[in-house]
Amino acid sequence: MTKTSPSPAAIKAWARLMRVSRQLMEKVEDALKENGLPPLAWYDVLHELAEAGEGGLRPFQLIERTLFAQYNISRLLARLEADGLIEKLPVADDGRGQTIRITGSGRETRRRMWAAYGRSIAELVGARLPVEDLETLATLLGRLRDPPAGD
Amino acid sequence: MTKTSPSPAAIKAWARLMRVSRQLMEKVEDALKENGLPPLAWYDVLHELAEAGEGGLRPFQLIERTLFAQYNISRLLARLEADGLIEKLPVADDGRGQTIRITGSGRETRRRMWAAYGRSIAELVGARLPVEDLETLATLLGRLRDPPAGD
DNA sequence: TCCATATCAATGCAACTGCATCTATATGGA
DNA sequence: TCCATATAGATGCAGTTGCATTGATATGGA
Repeated sequence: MTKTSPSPAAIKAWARLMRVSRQLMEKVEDALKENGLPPLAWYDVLHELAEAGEGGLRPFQLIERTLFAQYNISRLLARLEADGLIEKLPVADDGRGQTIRITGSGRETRRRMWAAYGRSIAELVGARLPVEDLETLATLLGRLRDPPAGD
Repeated sequence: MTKTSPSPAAIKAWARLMRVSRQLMEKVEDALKENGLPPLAWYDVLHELAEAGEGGLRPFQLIERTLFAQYNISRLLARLEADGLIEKLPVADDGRGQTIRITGSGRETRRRMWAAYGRSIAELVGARLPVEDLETLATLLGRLRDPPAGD
């Protein structure tokens, strides 16, 4: 028999989690907008692609690494390509697929985004909790992940 | 001089916060959909209105209590009204305004939503951390709120 | 080889969001 | 009283998301 009614502590943690994450996300989006930069979603993709290096990534790999839906990635990549931040290359051994590679312009945009994004994280998170508490927070959040294992 | 570059601990906490909150939110939305229920946003409003009781709330009060933008509340209320879950009443002493009151049908929908929503919270949050950790989590998240005071 | 099924990615359509603006009423001061 | 300004809420429009489906290639078995 599974428990179906949440404890007050669970409800409170949930409510805080929802509220704080939305609030902080909004602040970051605002900071990016103020600096004339693209939305946060672009950063996530550019970040993954930058880490992947010259080999690039397949769209389905981006879906695995980020939390975007397939159609979302498809259109996001179309926008990034239109802006010259990525390029789509055909894949030799799979005619259905493509490899996505970040361009120089893409790296530059990512860098400028990080200037605003990183500053926001420092102010909104880093400056509000000591390192020890930040680590505790990360650990506790980690236990809520799905699947509840790995890093 | 303000620090502009976030610590690794801050980055990790931030990343977890974003990822976990999105993941959990999505799971809750899925659970609601599977039960043929409206999206989470509707719950937030119905919840506030149910707590407010017969006196109802003005739209701007809903904006204060939730994190919705003005235009968002305006249209959300239109949908809720179209579904008969709320009613809009004129305000005696302010011709610009209206009072929003939840209907019986609204309370019933809220109740059915809570059955799925509460179960999700119990499974996704309550079952994954002991009460003490849930309280710690809520406290730490509370320090990230804006403004960083009050409850 | 041929076909059924699976996988990769794109897209039509309806709903929703964000932004800016608009209408209507309220309020305070000249 | 009259007007400038402020506040409450709605809305047009463009961009984005979610859902379902489609087009295209791959793969494995008969």
